[in-house]
Amino acid sequence: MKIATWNVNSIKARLDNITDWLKSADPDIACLQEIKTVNDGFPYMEIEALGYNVAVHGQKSYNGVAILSKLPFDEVIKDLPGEDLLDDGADDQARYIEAVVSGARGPVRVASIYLPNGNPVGDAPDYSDKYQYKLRWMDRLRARAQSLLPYEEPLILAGDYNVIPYARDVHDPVGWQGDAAFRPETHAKFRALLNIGLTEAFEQMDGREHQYTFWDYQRGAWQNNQGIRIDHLLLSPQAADRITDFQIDKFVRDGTKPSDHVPVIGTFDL
DNA sequence: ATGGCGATCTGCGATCGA
Repeated sequence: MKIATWNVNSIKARLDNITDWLKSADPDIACLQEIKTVNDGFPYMEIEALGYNVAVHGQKSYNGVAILSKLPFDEVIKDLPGEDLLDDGADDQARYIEAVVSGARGPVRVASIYLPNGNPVGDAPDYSDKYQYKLRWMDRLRARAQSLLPYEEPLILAGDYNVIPYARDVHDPVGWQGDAAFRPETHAKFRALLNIGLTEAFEQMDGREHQYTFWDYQRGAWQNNQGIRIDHLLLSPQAADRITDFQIDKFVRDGTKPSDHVPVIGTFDL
């Protein structure tokens, strides 16, 4: 079972890139982030025509996440518990959607995650509202993951974490050290998430330096390979024990009108 | 030091991303 994550930076602007990639990569499940549309604006017809069921948690202009799956959804859950609930009970930022499908050996749980960027950071010790929101969101994600681990299911938390785990995951560690994606507080929250018992698929399967998943549109970042690795697959033990392959589809960044992120794919014996 | 690129909105430039 191929399970992918990709921050597409608008599903409407990227529809041709996405359908081309789905046809060639042929993932069973694709977690998308930054679809930048309300649910009604999602191109259901074009995606369903490729054989996918679609679960969408959209939002106007910003954010928005989705899960595409060739297997039918047994369950779909939107938003993390914790805060920012509106009157209708929904989060005011659409950044999390989780689904369960039935694999050959039983249930497989997958989440599509768009973790807040958090910049600008502001000044210590209070920091900006945006950075505090990021750190709180990481706490909420950890709490959700911790509540799921007792199910002992294959669990894949896939998404744009806006976290650069290590210095080897960024072209210019010194230049990025104050960034919300690379600060000590961010690293501490990311470690806390891993330390409940999750494995980062890249670290288990690859671990090389400079394997980036994002290159800025500006300053020739792609041409100069000035990237960062911020898109991750975090795995429960039951998923980590079943992963057989891991790849970053870097070639997608060379296409016409590309997203600034590229797809990350794990293959699982599930 | 410096947001230089790209998407969205109902705009006639602003805001946001990372």
